Amino acid sequence: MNINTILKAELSRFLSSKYNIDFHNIEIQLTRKDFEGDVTVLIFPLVKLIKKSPAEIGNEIGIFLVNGSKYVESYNLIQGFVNLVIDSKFYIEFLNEIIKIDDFGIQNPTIVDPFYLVEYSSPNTNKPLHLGHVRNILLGYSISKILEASGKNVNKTQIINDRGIHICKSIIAWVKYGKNTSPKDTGDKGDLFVGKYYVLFDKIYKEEISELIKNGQSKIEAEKNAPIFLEAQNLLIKWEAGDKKVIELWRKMNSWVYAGFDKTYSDLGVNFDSYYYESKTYLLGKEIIQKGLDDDIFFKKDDGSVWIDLSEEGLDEKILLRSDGTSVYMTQDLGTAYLRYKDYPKMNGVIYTVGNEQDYHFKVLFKILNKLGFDWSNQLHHLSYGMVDLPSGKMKSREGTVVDADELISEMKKNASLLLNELGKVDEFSDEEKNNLNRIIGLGALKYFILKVDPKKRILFDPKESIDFNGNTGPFIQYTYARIQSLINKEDFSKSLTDINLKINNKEKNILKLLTQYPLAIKNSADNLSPALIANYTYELVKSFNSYYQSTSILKVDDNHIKSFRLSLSYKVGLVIKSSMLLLGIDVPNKM
RNA sequence: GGUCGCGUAGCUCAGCUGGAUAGAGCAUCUGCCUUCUAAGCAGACGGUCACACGUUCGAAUCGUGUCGCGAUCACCA
Repeated sequence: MNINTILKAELSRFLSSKYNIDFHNIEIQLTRKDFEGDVTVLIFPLVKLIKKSPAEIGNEIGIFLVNGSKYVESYNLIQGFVNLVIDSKFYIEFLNEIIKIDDFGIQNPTIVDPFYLVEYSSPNTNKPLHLGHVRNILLGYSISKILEASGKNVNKTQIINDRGIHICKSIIAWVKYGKNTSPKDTGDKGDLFVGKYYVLFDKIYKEEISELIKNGQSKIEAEKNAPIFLEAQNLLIKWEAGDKKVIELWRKMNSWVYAGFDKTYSDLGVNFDSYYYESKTYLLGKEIIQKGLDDDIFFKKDDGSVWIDLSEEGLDEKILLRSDGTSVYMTQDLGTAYLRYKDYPKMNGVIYTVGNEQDYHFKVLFKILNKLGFDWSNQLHHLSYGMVDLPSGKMKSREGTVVDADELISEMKKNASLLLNELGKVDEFSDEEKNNLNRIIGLGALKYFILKVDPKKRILFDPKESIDFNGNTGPFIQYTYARIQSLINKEDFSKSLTDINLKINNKEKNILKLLTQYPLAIKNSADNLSPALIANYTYELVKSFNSYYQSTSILKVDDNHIKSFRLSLSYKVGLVIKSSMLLLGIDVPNKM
């Protein structure tokens, strides 16, 4: 039930009966705060169709609606805008309707609904996750939830980059300097443990290079000839040849890393439904390359490398297979996409959550699949997001300016804990309750901070200034939710229907207006693949409720009808807050 | 240089498919805790929506160009 839809239908009928015009795109929007009214009909588009002045048309519409529509109480005309005052009745009916629906606004997908694969995280297995991954993970997870809430089936997946020279570097450093130790011995998290050896590799590599340069080699020669680098390369060759010992070693180190990742994912409150491993898919693309060659879509250069010419599309020539026949990044991605459609033939789309530095890559990837004639190629979406920058610029692992995900999470919990103690909110909490609340608040602040901004924009993150807990933040929303819960717990609240003739004040009406928009907010968020939309919607709702909370006594009213209405309204706002925060992957506390 | 993205208040960001006098938070200032949780509320201050031209009844929003920032254009992933 949506007032815009109702009014649109009535106005269409008006236009066709009075003017014999078939027009359905009448624009109706919320009235600006400074004017009297709730919704506004725009006249301008009609001026051309009906040859009358905006004022004349406006009055006709206004009079028609006041007389003919059940919910329009009065109207006023300002320039080309007909502002309509909507009767409280409408909003109370609306509340009475949604009070019965626990998951109002959420469309639960069924078997026949569309099916999407959402890929996110997709890390390398040689070092721990950092802030950049955190943005990726939060975005991907949230989008999955939002798509589900808009009636789609979702499979959350990732492609794990578990093979290649990078992991060999960690392995070789461990073999040389850390053999017989494991994360268990050192107490390190597995990914951190392996990451340390990656850093160690780099250190030794650099030392060896400068040593060689001292002995008269050029920099380029030295980079190729450094002993530890040769060892890593050798390891990769053995790996590709399937050397049992190497494979076993590789498995062991990767399993440490996975255990570490799993801990971080669980700390972040995210999960996956399926996994793809590059080690299993990296050879797959070659079949596709052959098909492209057979169909003359690709071409072979004299040295044996395979290319595609996309210059007609305004792109470049792109390599698809090296001259030695080994696969490149693009080869793998072609293979993976193909494999996924083989695994899920009825899929309606894939969403790749990958940073915008790879915009070009995905453009090319989709184009190639299209040229190859896969009809699903137009169902692929690159959910591109901006980098997370530090005040000093880009995060660089070599310069040690990377913000580690685990450190960040524990930092956020610590800050939450400090603040909660300071405010005296947790004096009567048990330790377990305290820890839980620290986690909810700390992570809420972090997640909301990242998700509230448009994915395609860059984020500036200053580690020195911790993320805010006041204003437009996760904790503010969580705080409001906790207040509502305490209201409801104080009274013996039951979901009763409100008397339709009850008069409601403007703040109550505002809140109800916002509630009517909730399903639309979810839809917009899903259509635009942007959690920011739902985040901003939630903030609006919370602000509006807080203002109400502060100015109106919700519990201290003599009239039981009014009290029950106010409680119902608060209760429903609480549910919507909780449900939309869940779409962002943010938990909400019952008390704080 | 080519391509793509971004540019809104001192800072961080909203502004949906063009609509009325441009919206929040932070920061600064003024009020409000003896009454449902002050992480709050009410208010003040703060803008040439990078710039120019165009499209039209109307442009922060659409188009073109310019400037600034970023990304990308590898037999790396």
